[in-house]
Amino acid sequence: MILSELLKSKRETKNLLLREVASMIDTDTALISKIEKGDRKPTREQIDKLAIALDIEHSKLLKLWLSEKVYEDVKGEEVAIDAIKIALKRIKSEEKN
Amino acid sequence: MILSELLKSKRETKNLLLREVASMIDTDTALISKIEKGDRKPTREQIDKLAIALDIEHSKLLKLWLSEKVYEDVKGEEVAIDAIKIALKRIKSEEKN
DNA sequence: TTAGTTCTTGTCAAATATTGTCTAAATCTA
DNA sequence: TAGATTTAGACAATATTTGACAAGAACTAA
Repeated sequence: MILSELLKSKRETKNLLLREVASMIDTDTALISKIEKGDRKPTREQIDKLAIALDIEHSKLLKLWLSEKVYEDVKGEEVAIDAIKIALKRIKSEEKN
Repeated sequence: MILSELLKSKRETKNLLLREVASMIDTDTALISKIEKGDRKPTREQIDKLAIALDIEHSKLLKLWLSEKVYEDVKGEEVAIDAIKIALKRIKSEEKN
């Protein structure tokens, strides 16, 4: 499940209008619409607010959001998988210390 | 081995001056110095040129460069590892198609 | 030491990219 | 159709990245 899909489906489950979510996020409906369509990425602050507004576990949303940044960095690259694995190793080796 | 270290050690192995590498990359020595110190990230074009100038396997350099973008995205995050893994799965599942 | 060179650092403007907002059009619903 | 909701386009405002310059620090050789 992609971030934009999750946000949209959660909003629908809760029967909220774009306008209602927008006001909780302090922005306008157009932006929320774009976020739900994947045309715009939410900022980190917006992620925080969205988690509250839509009652989604914050770390779950954050993971998705970060994973999409990672995905965007490497998508379409021959060496995408290798590159990700190198980063993963680095993170893991740092956590040990 | 981090990107900046690789670039510096390769340059030293080949006994090149910053100024020489800089001219091959069409920039000034200050930028190369910063890249070798990790203060600046090379652009993708610079990566391509550096691979040639320093005689480094291009895909190896590219992997390192991409992996550092990924690393920067998630470093310091609680959920860093999970986020990377999600991205990895997504890439992998796309490659199957 | 001094002169010459290599490397490093700081700063700043230019170039890029991202974001927020407005307007109007499209879509939906009753 | 009218009224509400959602979407799309355009563009200004912001933020980030980049390149270039200049001055300083570190090193070398005589």
